[in-house]
Amino acid sequence: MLELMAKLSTVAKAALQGEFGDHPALVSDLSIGRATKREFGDVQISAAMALGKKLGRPPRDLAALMLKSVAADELVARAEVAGPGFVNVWFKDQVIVDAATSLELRPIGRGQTVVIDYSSPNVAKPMHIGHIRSTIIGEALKRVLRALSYQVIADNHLGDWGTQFGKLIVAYKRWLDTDAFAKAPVEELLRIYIKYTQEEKREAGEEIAEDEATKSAPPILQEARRELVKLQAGDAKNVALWKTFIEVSMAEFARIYARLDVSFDVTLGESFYNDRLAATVALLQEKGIAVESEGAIAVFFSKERDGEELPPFLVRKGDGGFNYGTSDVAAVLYRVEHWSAGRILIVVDERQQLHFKQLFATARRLGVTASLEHVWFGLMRLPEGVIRTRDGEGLIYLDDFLDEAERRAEKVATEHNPALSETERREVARVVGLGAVRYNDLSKDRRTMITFTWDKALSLTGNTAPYLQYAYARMRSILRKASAEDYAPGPIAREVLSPVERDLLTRLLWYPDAVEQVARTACPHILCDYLFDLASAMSTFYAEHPVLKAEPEIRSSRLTLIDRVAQVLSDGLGLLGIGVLERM
RNA sequence: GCGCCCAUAGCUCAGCUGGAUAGAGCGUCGGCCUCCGGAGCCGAAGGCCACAGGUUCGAUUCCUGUUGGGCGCACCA
Repeated sequence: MLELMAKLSTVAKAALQGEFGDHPALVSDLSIGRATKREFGDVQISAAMALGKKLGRPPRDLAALMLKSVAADELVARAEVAGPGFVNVWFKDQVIVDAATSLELRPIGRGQTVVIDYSSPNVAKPMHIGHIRSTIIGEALKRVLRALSYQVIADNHLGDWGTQFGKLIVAYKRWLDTDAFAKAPVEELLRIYIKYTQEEKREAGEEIAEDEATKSAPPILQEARRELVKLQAGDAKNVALWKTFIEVSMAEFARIYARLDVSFDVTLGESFYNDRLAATVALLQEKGIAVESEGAIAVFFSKERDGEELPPFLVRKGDGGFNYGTSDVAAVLYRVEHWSAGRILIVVDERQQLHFKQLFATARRLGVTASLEHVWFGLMRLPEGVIRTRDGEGLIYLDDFLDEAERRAEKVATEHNPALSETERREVARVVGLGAVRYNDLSKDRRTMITFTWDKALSLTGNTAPYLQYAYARMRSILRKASAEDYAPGPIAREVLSPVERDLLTRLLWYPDAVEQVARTACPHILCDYLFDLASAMSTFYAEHPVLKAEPEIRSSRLTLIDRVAQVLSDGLGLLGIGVLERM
């Protein structure tokens, strides 16, 4: 459809240029898009209204001018001027049929490298439902961009460095239960981390009670800072502990990623950039971008230079230590230099918008020209409030969540299809449960805040992944039966195309547009919407149109139609990381 | 105090770079299994698109303000 629209746009523009010559108003492309309603054709040109004033002619006159050329084009069956100046266009059936038969994604990303930074969990903390959005959105973007021939580097930017490790080392030395650690290491680390947090809070409370004025850091925090300094100085024992924390966490992450069918090309956590931090700060100072302030080193921004006023961005602390701003600058530079990334997507929740504005402004001053995008998403919260790992409140572990998703899917599968074998049922539970979880996150605009409830997150009816998977399974079922009867699919016969079938074919043609929109906007919900519409049209179709019992010519045509729709559905779901099933 | 984000049906959400009569799902009510899978299909009810201005041929969409909510604002990440 994109190619068809481009041709039409050229024809319509030529018609206007024939009348107005190279008028400045005609430099950019004409506004053309999908018809807002089916009775308005396949596509509509809405350029006349905008051009009316600039060209000094009533929009309907301009539309009439375009209509002449457009209607005469070989692709077009019919066209009309409508409303204030729309040109509604219907393509010839054969044009639609041909386009649907040769449908494929365009390799618009060829030769361009995109780095996607996503998931990025903190080491030594278990993955809970709050971590799932970045992981699932990032993975979908990776697949979509790859499908469009972009060279994609999926980078898991682990939180494996920083002050939390000082605290964790203190907690480890004081409270670790070695048996529990041997059995479930990450859970045990969380337990002692929570204990640490409580202890720090308690000591801070005492401090306030004694003397508000000379309040200083609680002793345990001072101890944690000492341990951190030792770790950063390369103290053998603390480094060994730190490595252990990473090791046990990585094993856990690997298991969950396998379960989620998520994979990365590289896992370069914050610690990877450690030995570049000093040089990065030095570079910033050298170029006069960062300056000393109150003992620390920071970047200052102004409206004139950076487009907007921002608070200062700290790249070195007063005690000489570095913070995550520093490693983020180093990461941007590394990605640009090492991979020649032209675009960097960082999938992190909305709370860090200010941080990334500062980071990107700093990178721009360093001469980075790559497109830097903070792909932010709305916070996931519980009805009771925000999820806080530190206090261990309201934590729902990802494993438990996925288990429950599978349990519910299995229950439904058993009710609806008792004929499934044990292994099939388990596979159905896995694919449907995981699909429901993914689709629930991806189908909303990523910027929408999600308040987690089990029933909403794991719904299996209506606009959900199981609905799409079900439509697919139904189509496969028909195709299997056809094959068993030796009914071969044939060319789509435009002579016998019903309006519903033509509509279905036309919807098929918008698939590449939906995928490219996701790539442009980093908003996967656009693809979800598209696929739901497609499946919905398909469901309507097979409820009303017999396939196997139709006349042979119609039957073979419909078999091909079903096959094409099933293919797009399965491909599209695959881009979202959602699987399909032959039976469910 | 400053800044970012959000406000659309009872609930959860779409609404494509401004376009014609604002759409889905859930829930509610009513139909559809002698017919390819009822996780489905068809239909009904349900809206001052938070409020007030502005921009223009046209605003749910863009701008300003107000109200209500979420979040952030140098030595945590």
